[in-house]
Amino acid sequence: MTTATLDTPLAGAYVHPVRDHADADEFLDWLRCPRRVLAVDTETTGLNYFDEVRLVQVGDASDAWVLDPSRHDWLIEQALRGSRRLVAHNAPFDLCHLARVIGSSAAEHLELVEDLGRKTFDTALLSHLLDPRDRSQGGIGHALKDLARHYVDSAAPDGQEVLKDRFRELGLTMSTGWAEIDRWDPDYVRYAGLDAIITTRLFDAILPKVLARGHEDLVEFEHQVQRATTAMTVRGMAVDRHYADQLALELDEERRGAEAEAATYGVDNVNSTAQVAEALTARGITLTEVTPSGQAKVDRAVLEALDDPLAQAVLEAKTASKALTSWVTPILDAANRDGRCHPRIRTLAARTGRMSISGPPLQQLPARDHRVRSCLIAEPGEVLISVDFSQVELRVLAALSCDPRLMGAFDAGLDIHSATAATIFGPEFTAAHRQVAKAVAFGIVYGGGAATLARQAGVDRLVAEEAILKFNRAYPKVRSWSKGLTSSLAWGSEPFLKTPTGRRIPVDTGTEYRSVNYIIQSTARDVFAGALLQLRAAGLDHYVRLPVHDEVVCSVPAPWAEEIGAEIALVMSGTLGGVPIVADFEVCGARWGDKYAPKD
DNA sequence: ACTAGGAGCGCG
DNA sequence: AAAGCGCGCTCCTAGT
Repeated sequence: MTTATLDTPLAGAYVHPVRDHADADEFLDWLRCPRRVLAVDTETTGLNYFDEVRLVQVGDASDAWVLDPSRHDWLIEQALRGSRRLVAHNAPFDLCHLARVIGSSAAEHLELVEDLGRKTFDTALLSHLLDPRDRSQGGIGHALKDLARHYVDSAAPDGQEVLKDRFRELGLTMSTGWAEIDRWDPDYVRYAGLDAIITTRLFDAILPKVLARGHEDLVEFEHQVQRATTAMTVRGMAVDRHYADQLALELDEERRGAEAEAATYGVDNVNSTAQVAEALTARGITLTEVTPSGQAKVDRAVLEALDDPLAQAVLEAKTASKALTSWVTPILDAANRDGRCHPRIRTLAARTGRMSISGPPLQQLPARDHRVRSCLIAEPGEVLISVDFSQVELRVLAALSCDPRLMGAFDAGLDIHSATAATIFGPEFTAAHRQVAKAVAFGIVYGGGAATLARQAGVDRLVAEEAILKFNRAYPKVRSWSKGLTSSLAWGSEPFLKTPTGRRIPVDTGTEYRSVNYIIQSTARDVFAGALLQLRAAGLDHYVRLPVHDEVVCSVPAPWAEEIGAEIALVMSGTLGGVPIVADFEVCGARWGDKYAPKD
């Protein structure tokens, strides 16, 4: 007697729960049929690394089999190891969880994500190559449902919606439902299985599109990059929990003190901008800046400029609570199982292809206050080092624009901002001149104007205009190249850029000026991603703990820190379009924050 | 109870 | 002529 197959709202899609021996036999028969790819998906109690796997689904375009990992881990292992090709949507999540279903030690988990990863396609990567924008940016989005509706079937069911209703029926919520719903609830199983079927159909629909666009090399490249970062997730980064606990107490004290101070001025919630604005106004302060929606602006810059005790207290309270709620507490939560953070690393997150890290957001820890970074530590007997590209975006600008003077400066190994200052202001330039030169370069890279430059560099508007003019004269091809770039956008219904690696970046109409930044940022990202693969090829990737846009954070044996740092920097270095790309390393110490700590 | 958008803030 | 770019996350507020 086999368990009944479940019908689905999707035509020709059938879901088979695997509950008894007969089901398992049927599944094994099905598994023996040849198919190009096997789709895999998991249902878990939550989105965190150590959350429990409740169901594992494998399927093709018409059938999905839903398995209980606590009972049929051997079947799951057989299906995964026996398949030539796998496909998953956001594969790192599923592979990490599947590795923990099948493997029993951290070393085995690593080996499993490597072995399975080598034969896995990720539809989220393919989708990003076709259109990198998420829904809020006017794109299709990258959720399985969004993609299925766009590329497969406009009537594709929304499992999340159905399950939300089902949870409610059962007295559960979206936060408790995933962990508490009965494993064999028919709706839960039906939509779990359906996701594997939809993933297969999505893959079948978009791989040909990606290849037709000539992205074959990028497909391979991105999957390799993803494998490199998934290994980083599995290895994780060690946390000093005792130190972090202490820091949490310290920050909480700071927050409470500053909040009490703010309360004496009538502000009982420092996070309410409306309340802060009102209290400041009551003190006779006129707030001049406004937000896009017209409210009074009370951000850090505004408050600092006020030099007012209330503003001071609000700043202190917000800084402390931000550190606590955004970083220290999340780091402690993430590390509560094995003392390590295993963050999610999205290798293609931004429109430009830049990576993002979440859970916790380790790319965004404060650099000025070393205390938060100090929660993260090297392996026993090791030190953390950081190896970063020097001025990589400006080097990319030089390579893309082919400006002879800019290229020449990098080729000669000059300090680029000093070189620019010398050209603009003459050989007698001052430190302030260098600052202006640096700000102009940033303005070019970000597509800013004179007004922003004036504000950022703290100079007069006329001075800013003059500096930009002189920069353009110094590096004439930078200007001609950017003009050509923005005016030559592929026009059609959707204007887009093509980067040197062939990446396609949509540019919103009306914001064409962003093209320069997009292509520079995206190219720099690809240089960085390429460096990660170089490290892997050189057998140095096992040291790497995190990618941070233009820098890798590595844990290396303390006695060899200098040697390994130099080796990693060398492997990351190279050239782009004739411009040297240079990486430098710095030894932080046992704690990441040691690099930022005041020395005495 | 849950969602969406704005504001703010940390990083590169 | 003018336009600073890209993220993740938390808190607040208003709306359903």
